[in-house]
Amino acid sequence: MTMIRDTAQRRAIRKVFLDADRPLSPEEILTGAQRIVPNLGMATVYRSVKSLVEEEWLVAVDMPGESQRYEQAGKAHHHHFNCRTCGRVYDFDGCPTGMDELVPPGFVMDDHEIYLYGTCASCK
Amino acid sequence: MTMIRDTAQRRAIRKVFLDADRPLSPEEILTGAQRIVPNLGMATVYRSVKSLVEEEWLVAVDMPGESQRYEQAGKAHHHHFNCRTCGRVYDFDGCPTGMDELVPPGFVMDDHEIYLYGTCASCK
DNA sequence: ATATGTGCAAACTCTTTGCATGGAG
DNA sequence: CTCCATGCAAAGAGTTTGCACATAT
Repeated sequence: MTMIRDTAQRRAIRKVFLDADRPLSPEEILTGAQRIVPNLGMATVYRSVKSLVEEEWLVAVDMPGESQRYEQAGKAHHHHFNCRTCGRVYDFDGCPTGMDELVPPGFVMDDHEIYLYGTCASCK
Repeated sequence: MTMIRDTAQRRAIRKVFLDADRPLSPEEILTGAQRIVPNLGMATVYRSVKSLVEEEWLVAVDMPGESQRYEQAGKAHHHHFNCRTCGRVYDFDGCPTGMDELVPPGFVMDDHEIYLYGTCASCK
């Protein structure tokens, strides 16, 4: 059985997520974790993220037109707000209504994604 | 002024879009256009798509977690349905309601994107 | 002591660009 | 007969993998 070791690099990466509490890009993870473990490399970010996803501590967040982000697993169903000014992505709860009526005839919908765009509170 | 030439390659690429009437990936464009101009290369697809976007004959469609697609410009506001079985993307008209209430306090929304997932009529 | 994790560099994939040739005007 | 467009191959950007060394257990 695979034993997962508790290393300084992984502690740093987990801390970055705990502090941010929003979906982070690989670049944001690297920058944040390097403030704790300076010579951490991008390969370690990708490998640690991969194992944290397998452990179900993180989940991947697909954003339109940008690279994949990751956030802590176990949150209630939610969607994402993208700030055009700072590029950060935030969670928000709730869904709009009336999506069933939008599905083309003969199609079957089993899921949806909502992305809102604009300006976040700290950039306003 | 830049003169745009009417070549067999660009005619083929435009025909692929006219026949499909849905957002196409670079790979789908290449495969479709090669049925008309067999030794067409991917570089030409990217360059032609770029100029068709500049001419405003195409617009880019950003999909979560996959590469950029393109569709004909000038359509009314709409969103996209992604078939999990065949991977094709289709347009649908209309929007859900109640999105304003979802915006976090202090944030300002200026746009939205909706993606529906499921099975299309031809895969059902 | 042993096997997993890390850093570096090379490999890969997708997209873009340089250059010589081809073809539209 | 001019230039723009094309095909090929090389160059970039982002992500993944191989390998030798470091380190958690």
